[in-house]
Amino acid sequence: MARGKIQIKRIENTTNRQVTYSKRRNGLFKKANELTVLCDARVSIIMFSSTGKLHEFISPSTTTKEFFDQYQKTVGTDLWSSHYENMQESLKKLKEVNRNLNREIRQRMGDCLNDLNMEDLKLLEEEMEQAAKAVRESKYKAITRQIDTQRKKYNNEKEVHGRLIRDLEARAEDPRYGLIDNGVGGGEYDSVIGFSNLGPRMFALSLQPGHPHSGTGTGTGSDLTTYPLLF
Amino acid sequence: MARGKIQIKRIENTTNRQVTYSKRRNGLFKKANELTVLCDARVSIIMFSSTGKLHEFISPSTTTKEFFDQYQKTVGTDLWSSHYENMQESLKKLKEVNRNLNREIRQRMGDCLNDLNMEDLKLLEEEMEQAAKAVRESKYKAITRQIDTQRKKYNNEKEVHGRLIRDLEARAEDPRYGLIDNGVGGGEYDSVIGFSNLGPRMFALSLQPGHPHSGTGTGTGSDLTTYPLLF
DNA sequence: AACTATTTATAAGA
DNA sequence: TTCTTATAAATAGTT
Repeated sequence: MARGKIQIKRIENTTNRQVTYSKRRNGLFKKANELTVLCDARVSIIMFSSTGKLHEFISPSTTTKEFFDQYQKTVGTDLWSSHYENMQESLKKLKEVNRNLNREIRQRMGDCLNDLNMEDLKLLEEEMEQAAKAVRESKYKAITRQIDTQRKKYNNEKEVHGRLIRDLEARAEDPRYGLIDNGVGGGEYDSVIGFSNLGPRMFALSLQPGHPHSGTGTGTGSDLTTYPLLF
Repeated sequence: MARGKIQIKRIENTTNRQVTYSKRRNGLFKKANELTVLCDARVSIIMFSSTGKLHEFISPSTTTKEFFDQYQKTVGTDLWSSHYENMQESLKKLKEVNRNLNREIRQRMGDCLNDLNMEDLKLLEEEMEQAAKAVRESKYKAITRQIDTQRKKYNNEKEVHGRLIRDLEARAEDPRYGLIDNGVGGGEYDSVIGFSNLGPRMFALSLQPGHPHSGTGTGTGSDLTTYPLLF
């Protein structure tokens, strides 16, 4: 509009485009302000540049929130007040559902039974007997599993034990090795049975220095021969 | 801006003000559109005239809702997006709570017990036994109440019965009355006992015409003497 | 950021 | 309202 007419189409030169954006933005805001004053109107302008930058004009004597609210009220419940209302509806329903669930749980825990009539109580009793049976069965299954696991652990330890004994016997016939007494007598190995709480254990033999052992060591360079539990 | 400079202050002449509003609004929207095209920007203008009329400009390729959303995102959670987010948060939490409640109920109904370890199962079993006891007790209480109510009903009927018999006997000695046989023999009144399902009953005597009875009638003008059940 | 030749917007009148 | 038009304002291109 000066020094030459321009066509209204995207300005390709980026710098130019940004300069024009800035200038015209100011022009627009100025016009908006004049309109506000001259005509006693309220104007809200929100703009995003091509780079995503936000610029805003709002008539004095208003806030953007008021503008939004009034806009929605005027347009109707179109945009997102419906979202809002839907959410509120969902919230209300969920709360109700929750309340009912809570009540049911309390009843299944033996509270708040006064609201129920005899029919309800009879049904509840039957259901709970059924359920209690299921719980008991599950518990028995769990116990069985646990016992099974313990048995496996025990068998493993026994296996390790057996290897330990063989090792000890082999060494007892070899004069190069000195036996370290771990406080476990030779005849008592079998005493580690039953369902005592058996954590992973290591049995260790100290080797005489200068005679590296070629067994199933962990290879950490320690002087211990370890027998990890196998599952 | 033509035919004379004007001062930027409220136009007092109403017509003039409205004309200017209309003209300048068009100018503003035109400028906004040019800005949109030239600078690849997005612009939203919302205006309310002094009379409350709404006018809106929005760049093509956008909706006002998107504008609002983006505006709120850019500005931060200031306006009432915070409401929205709070609601969303509440909703999420409620749903989670709901899920847990549902799971608990299912467990108390004997389903989904695989997630529980033996400790949980043991606790659950104990709780359920406790609860089942409470349910049973409540049921017994309900039964007792019901029996009590029946007994009261029975006593009432008996009372009514008694009055009926006395009435009958009185009338038997009065030659003005004729007795209507209801099919209930005189010696069988006591047979209405036990827990049979006794609804409210009426015992009726037909009066001879022209001799209104002064007893405890319902006063509806009918020819029946009624004995309502008393509680 | 300032300048300015031009275009554009528009106030007032018809 | 719309058109006209004299004039104020806005601004594209340049410095």
